[in-house]
Formats: sequence, structure tokens, C-alpha cells
Amino acid sequence: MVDRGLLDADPVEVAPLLLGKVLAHGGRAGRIVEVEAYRGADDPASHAFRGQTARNAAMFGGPGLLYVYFTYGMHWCANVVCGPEGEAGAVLVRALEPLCGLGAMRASRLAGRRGGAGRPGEPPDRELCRGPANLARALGIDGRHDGVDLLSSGTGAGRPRLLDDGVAPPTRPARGPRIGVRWGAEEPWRFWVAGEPCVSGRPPPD
DNA sequence: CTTTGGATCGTCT
DNA sequence: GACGATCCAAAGG
Repeated sequence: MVDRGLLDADPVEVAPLLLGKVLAHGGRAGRIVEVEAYRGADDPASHAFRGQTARNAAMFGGPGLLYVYFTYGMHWCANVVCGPEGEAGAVLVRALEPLCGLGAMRASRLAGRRGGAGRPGEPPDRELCRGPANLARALGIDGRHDGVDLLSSGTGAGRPRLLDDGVAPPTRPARGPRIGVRWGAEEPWRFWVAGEPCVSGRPPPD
């Protein structure tokens, strides 16, 4: 299990440390390979920029909570809340390397898509958890899990969890501007594991 | 290969 | 009433 103290800091510092950790839920698990940091009142790209609301309340909670939000009328995205309670901050999980339950991941992905029956060519393993909305759907995480504690030691096997299996974060993570934001796009607060094929977006030039 | 637009609805102005 | 921390498929080069 991840130490809660690790998360009780500025999201920009916590984000690269989450690379290598494991996000698990419902018999499925993946290693975090791409994240983005979002801060509070000083970050115009953050949901918490204009203060606390019913939607972003989890962002103001204590470190280790899960913040799940709904967007574009159809997508859920999962964040790890960090920083002290009362202060907004979170790290958006953008991509995972699938580890366990790949069959269930693929089933969730296919169940969620619109239109007719499956087309030829299902998603390859490395695309199962590529992108924030995709990984939430693959793991079965949605609005019901907003505000749950990822670090509580209870026996809920059906509960989302953040695990540390001893794999260290990269000593020199790749780093660049956040994706899909209009304001604050210049801040290099996106971090990923260099060379990792499960990372979303275009393959980095190097 | 790149570009474009549709889907779809909770949240905040 | 407008617009998303997105994704995918279809159309165009």
C-alpha cells in the first residue's frame, strides 16, 4: 500500500512519484505510466480554480482520496487527491500498463462503446488503459467511487486501491505540458515513463 | 498518415 | 444556455 505521507505534498511533486505505483479495482490492475498534476486556486486549468463545489469536493479532501469526475457527457476520469486536507490538489492518472484482469478490461471497454457489434480488431493490450477515460472504464471506476479512500486498509476487494509493489519511479521521468487544457497549458506538469508504449498521445520523438 | 466532427449530459454562469 | 482535464470513426491527402 502506498504511504499516505507520500501524497501529503504539492501535486507537482507527488505526480512523478506516482509513476510505477499500481491502481487496482475489481480484479483488474495496472501500473501508472502517465500522470498530470492539478493544483488549486493558483491553477487556472484545475477544477478547483474557482473554489469548492459539489463536484470537486473530493479535491479538497485529505491525501489518498479518489477524485472521479464526469466530462464530455460520457467519460469518467480518476485522480489521486494529494496535499493537506482543505487544500485542493490532485493528480490525474492518464495511462496504465495493464497488469491483471486484461480480459475484464477489454470486456468493459467493448461494453462501453456505442454503435453496433464489435468491429474486427479489438484494442491491443497496450491500448486498454491508454487515456484517462479509457483507463477508468477499463478498471470499472465511475462516479460511485468519487471520494473513496484509495489507501484504507479494509477488506473491500471491490474497492479501488493504490498499491506499491516495490517498483521505484523512474529517476528521470519524461515531462511536458498538460494535454487538453486551455489555460495553464504552458506548465510542464505532465509526467510519463519514457519509452513506455502505453502512454497516451503521440509517441514522444525520443 | 492527419484532420474533423459527433456523441452526450452534469455543472456552473 | 454553453462548454468540458475525451474518444473514436469517418473523411481527406
